[in-house]
Amino acid sequence: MRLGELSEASGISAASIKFYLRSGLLEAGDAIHPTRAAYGIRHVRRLRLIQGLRASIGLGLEDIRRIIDASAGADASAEQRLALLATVQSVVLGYRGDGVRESAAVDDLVQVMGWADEESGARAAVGEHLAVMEAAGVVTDPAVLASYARAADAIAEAQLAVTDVQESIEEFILTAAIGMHLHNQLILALVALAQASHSIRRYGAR
Amino acid sequence: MRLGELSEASGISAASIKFYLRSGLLEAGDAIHPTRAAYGIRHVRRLRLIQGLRASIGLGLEDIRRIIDASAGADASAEQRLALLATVQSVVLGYRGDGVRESAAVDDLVQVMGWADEESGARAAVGEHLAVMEAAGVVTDPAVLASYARAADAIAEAQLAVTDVQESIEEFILTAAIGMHLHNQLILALVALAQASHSIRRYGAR
DNA sequence: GTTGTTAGGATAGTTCTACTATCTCGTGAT
DNA sequence: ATCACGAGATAGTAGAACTATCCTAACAAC
Repeated sequence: MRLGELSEASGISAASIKFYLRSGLLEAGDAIHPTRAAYGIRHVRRLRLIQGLRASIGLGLEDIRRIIDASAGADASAEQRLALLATVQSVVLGYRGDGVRESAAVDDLVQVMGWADEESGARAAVGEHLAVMEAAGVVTDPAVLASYARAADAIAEAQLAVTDVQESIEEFILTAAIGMHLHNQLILALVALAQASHSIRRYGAR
Repeated sequence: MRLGELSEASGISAASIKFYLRSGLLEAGDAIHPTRAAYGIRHVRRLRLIQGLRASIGLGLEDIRRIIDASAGADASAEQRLALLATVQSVVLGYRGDGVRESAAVDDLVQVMGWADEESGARAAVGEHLAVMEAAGVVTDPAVLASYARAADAIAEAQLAVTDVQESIEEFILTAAIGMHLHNQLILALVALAQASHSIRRYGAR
């Protein structure tokens, strides 16, 4: 496959493909000779991944690069894919893993939910987030937190189910990232709906 | 207060304030004479709102303008503020209110949750979102959906509690928008944590 | 009353992101 | 022989959100 054909196969303009090549998001094709290179199915898959992460989730190229870099050494094993999933999550959620903060609220939550009691980036993120919310004066009573946790548990389970499906690593990432994003958006829509209902309950018709 | 003082009071550069004035995000001060204008506390509040929506939530100026426009005619009454809250929500969640789709799943959900059975933008959004997820091949079984709904209900309740606090309309918007955003981020962080736990449970230490 | 620093208003320039277009050169196919 | 096409490099574009510059008027100090 030459660049023009790759462009047709992926639906991405040749100019953009060149741009991705320059940016290092797409590896160069096998150079047949100085002015000709051959591209394969992995290039098409990579382009679909880039395009999907951009169009469906709105990730920037820097974030996409982070995910691609993490996927570089991963094989099809469950452990590797889960590690990759963690990376995807941290990118989609925008964590940059700065400070680790202890939190009694998080400890309680982990206990109550029966989650594995282990130090992780996610745990630090939750603790940090609660601190930010407290600082911002946003109330989070334990009952609400528990409710969130149950929803989160359900989402996590749904995500892990997807993990078992055997696909190319690119399809795996895309499925996981889009699933994550859609679940998130769904929750937000439900909150809006719940809020509309509560408003009507409280104050009659809007 | 003159422009320079407004800049100092708000911590926003005079050049940016001028930009906001040109953009129509900030109303002009009272013109004392051709080359001098006076600004008041409402200008400071408006700037804080703009800055807060941008810095804390990452909203674009167009979105901020939508919220500000909606707040223009609102008084301090509960009904007005709830309507305003709905606008803030639609902007933060990125709804543009296109097509209304009927959905049996949403009807069931509303029934089960005991939510007010009324047509709303949010209800259409949920239905539409479920359709998108189905189209994308993302699984959403009823149990997961119910779990989300309970979490959403809790969030909605927490948000409404904030509604009762009497503040300036700008502070009200900022509190609501930031609260909304933080609750959302919190859920995402919890999902990450839950997923990490499930991974550990399933595959041992990472 | 003159001079000089500053406010206000308008216009143009900058930075960042993600491309897109152009230009050149070397081939390979006709 | 020629001619279009691929590869590489460089420059241009568009939108968003500022930022800098310029000009004029006027208040403030001397």
